[in-house]
Amino acid sequence: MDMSKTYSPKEFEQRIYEKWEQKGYFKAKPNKDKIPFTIVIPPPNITGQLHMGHALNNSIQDSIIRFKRMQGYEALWLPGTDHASIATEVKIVDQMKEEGLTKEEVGREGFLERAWAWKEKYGGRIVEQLKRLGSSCDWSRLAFTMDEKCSKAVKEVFVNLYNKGLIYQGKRIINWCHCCKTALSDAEVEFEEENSYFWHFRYFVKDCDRYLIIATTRPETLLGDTAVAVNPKDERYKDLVGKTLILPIVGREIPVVADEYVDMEFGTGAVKITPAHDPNDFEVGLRHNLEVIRVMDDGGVMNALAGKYEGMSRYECRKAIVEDLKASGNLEKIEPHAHNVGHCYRCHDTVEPIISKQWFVKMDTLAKPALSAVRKKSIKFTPNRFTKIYNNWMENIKDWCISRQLWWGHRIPAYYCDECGETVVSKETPTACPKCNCTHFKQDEDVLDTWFSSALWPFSTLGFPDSTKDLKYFYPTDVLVTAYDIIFFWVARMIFSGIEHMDRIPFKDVLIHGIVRDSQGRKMSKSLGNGIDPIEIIDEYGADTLRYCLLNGISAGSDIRYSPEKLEGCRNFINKIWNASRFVLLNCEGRKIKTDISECKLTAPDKWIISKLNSVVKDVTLNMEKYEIGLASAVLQDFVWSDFCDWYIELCKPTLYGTDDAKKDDAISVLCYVLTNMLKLLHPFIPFVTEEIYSHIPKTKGSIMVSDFPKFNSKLAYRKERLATEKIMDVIKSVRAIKLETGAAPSTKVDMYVITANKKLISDSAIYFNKLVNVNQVKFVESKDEIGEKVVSKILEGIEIYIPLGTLVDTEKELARLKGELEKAENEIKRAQGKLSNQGFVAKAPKALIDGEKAKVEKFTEIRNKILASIKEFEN
RNA sequence: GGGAGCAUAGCUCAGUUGGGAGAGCAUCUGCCUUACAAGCAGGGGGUCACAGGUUCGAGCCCUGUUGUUCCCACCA
Repeated sequence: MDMSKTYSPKEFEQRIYEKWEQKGYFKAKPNKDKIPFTIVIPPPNITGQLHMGHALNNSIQDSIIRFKRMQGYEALWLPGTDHASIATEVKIVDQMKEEGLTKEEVGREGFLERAWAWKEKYGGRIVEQLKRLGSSCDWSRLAFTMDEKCSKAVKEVFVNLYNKGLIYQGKRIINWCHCCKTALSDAEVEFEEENSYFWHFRYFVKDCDRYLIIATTRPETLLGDTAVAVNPKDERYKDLVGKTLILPIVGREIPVVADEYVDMEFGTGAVKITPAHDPNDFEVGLRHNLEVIRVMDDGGVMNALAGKYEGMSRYECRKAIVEDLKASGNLEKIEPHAHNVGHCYRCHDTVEPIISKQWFVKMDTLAKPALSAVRKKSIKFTPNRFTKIYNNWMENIKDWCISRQLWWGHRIPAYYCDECGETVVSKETPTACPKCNCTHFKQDEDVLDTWFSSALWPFSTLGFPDSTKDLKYFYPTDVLVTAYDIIFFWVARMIFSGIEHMDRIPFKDVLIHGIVRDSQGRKMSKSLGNGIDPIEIIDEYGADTLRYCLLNGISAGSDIRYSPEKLEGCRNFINKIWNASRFVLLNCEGRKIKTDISECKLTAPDKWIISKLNSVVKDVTLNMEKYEIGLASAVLQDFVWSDFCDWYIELCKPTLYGTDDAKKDDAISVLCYVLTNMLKLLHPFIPFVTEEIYSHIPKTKGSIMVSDFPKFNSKLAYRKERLATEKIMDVIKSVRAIKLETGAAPSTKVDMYVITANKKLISDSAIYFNKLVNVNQVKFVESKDEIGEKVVSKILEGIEIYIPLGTLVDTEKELARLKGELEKAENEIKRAQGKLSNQGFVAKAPKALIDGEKAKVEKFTEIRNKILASIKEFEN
């Protein structure tokens, strides 16, 4: 026994992880004798370091993969990192800013060099951090969304989709981030309510004094107006439809058009139409064949078409326009107005809808099978409510803008002929133009949305487009574990991509978890400064404590709160396991330990704990298979702490501290058996400490992480012994209660008089009463009269306990106590009789339930009568 | 505008085929009992948000109300 006296994870966590890695336990390879179980990691961004969200996400995945590995699956957890195109680029630009450099100054190549250097530096950091957490990933397969494998897959997919007509280039309204100078997909825009103004302007009718009042939240777009729209049913404006207006300041003539899109109730019912700067206006423009005038450049600066405002920022221009309109008398009024404004999800700058030529994925044909896969339950969301969220998104999906005006990412495999400008989409640089035979091409400058490559993750990492052994064996993967915030970005796109390119769903289950909040329920964020660094927690408390803290009691889809108190509670639990194990191991010394407990002579408590353990095996297994990790760990914790530590170990002590060597050998053998199995059950949650303890248990071989997960055995019910042991426990509790209630010290030695028909049960257990609650002697009597002393009593079903406590017995107090007990018993009888006198209940309730109620009446009637007798006696 | 979640002990939360309300923390009482005071033995504390309904029986199912959090849409 060389376990240290206190639980100090620092002493073994790193050593154990290294051993696991060295032994190759994390590695998985196609094995036809085993069933595969695959998880692909949600690749963390190379920009980041481990935060609580990662810690939760990966603790869950690790607990599942370890469980499956022990169950005998060929378990692959495939790790990797994401290049995170825009997020990384933003960071690198910031970094360069500190050096006084811009992207343009370093140039594309110089920039990419920096980006790769960043990847080398920080991509590795997060991997190391995942290892600290205990993640049992197959690191030999570590992937990166921009490595050769993934790049090959990206090109393959792009070309295929293009050839099928599912990728196209077009001039559309997209979301433009002026700060990042790139297009964004709809999913990448976050809306937030902002207090702003509703500016009301007058647009005069040509050659006339009449004017229309329009209301806008973006005055600067006035410069790009090419119409004013009203609702065709709007009586106020009916006569103006078809008339011409003079656009203020600019002086351009624009028509009044009628369009259903206009809401008569909102604003003034007249809408300025700026097709180049608003998605709805763009649609209106198409319907009415309006000119598209874009007045802003890519950096949010007004362009030449903005006339005298050229060179102003959009906000300067806004101010100037309002001033000018005011000066010319065209400003009707300014109203405060709160409205939602889109922001870039990476730099949080205001996003503008703007017309731009971009690449798009056509979504309708891809969405259909992705919807039906979920509808047919080939893919199941846990919890199920996320199905609806997914469906809703997929049903209303618009084409996906995939081109980004960035440098860090997969460059779009489209080439333009130098001569004729023909577009050629191909995996390699084309050799000759199909139209003019020219041999010079320029590749498209843009890169792909970072989510384009992550969408392929479940198969690109396994070898796609090649038909590799890995791909055949491990695909489709089994469960995808992720937080709800990337269902649209990632999960949905993997689903349609997997179906389209692999012709098979990418995973069967999607396990959604929540986010980790602080103790006040707030989101952890940099700006609030309330983030907790998981690595610091691991340093102080160990990875097991952190993992357990994140896993215990969680339920799918729900957020969890992190609090230091909770963490301490978890540390205490692991400490408890540590100490209980030390107890067992200390008592192993010099003993003959039988690994096959069927060779042992089992006591009733032995059978009780074995049967309890067996039930726990069932519960843990069932819950883990349903991904109910929080329930599985809660069941286990209750077993470990209450059943094993508080009861079973205590019940073993009399034997272990006794003199019968054979009994001691058997007792310690059962303890080792239960401990070993318990550790195996705990291993998926707290891998380090279970491995460490396991290595100290005599006769265990190898590593717990590759041992067999315990299996439920229906033969181990031991119903009789289970009930008997619980009876013994009830007696022990009764004696404790008597001492506490009478104020007798727990150490007071007492005699215990018992009236019971089951003398054997009590006499066989005398040693437990003696050692656990200081009962000197158990004396059987037939009637209370035989005792002849003042006693305190507890009446159990079939057992009456009387304890003489001499002067400690306070008549008044005892009487009050007895009356309290009497009331309880009577209430029970009343309740049961009430049910039984209910016609409906007797007629319709299941028989077992009715019998149960009848038994209750009998039991409590007996108890009541005994208590009544005691009361009577005291009153005399 | 549409949708979803949550509302259970002082706090944080469990509680699915509907059959007598649970845990941890906190609190109070008693214990340094030879694994563990990061502990042990006990106690108190809940009209399960509110109002109806279904049922012999509802924390659980249905309807509505209130409060709260979130997601989607983006009415200029």
